[in-house]
Amino acid sequence: MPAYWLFKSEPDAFSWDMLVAKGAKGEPWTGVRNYQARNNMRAMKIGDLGFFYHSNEGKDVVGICEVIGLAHPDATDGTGAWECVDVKAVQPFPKSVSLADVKANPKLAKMALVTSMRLSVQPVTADEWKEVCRMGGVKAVKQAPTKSTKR
DNA sequence: GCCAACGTTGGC
DNA sequence: GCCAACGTTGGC
Repeated sequence: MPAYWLFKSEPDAFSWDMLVAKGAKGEPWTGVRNYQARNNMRAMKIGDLGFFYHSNEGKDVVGICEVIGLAHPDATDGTGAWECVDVKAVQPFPKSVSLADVKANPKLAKMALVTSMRLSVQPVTADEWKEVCRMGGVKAVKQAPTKSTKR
């Protein structure tokens, strides 16, 4: 079973549409300069799924992406101390789920999006994942087949 | 644009 | 190793 995450980005810097435009080859999730966020990325495995959240503008979960490359040095960081994973877009939310929607749902009161607002890469529990998917009208995630987990 | 929250830095 | 100062993030 894949783990679940949430990736935050300002649409001005890197939007969902930009990730979609990258297609199957995806894009390195660069620019993270926070230890907790880096540790989360280090814990990711190929095939893990993540929400794509637009901060600042929109403030909503707009799509689902998939980890396609394990943590590796961030090319945008000269020191070599920071890392990034590679992600690709999987599918958009039929209906985006806003921060207000998340806050209004008691089931999501413990979500990192609410409790650790400023963390840019966050873990999401299976229950939270299901609930946000339900709110966004996501039926089933058509995940790319992964050799390791499939029988 | 403002400001609260929070992470990081640096003096001691 | 503590803690005040500072910078950044991100909601409003």
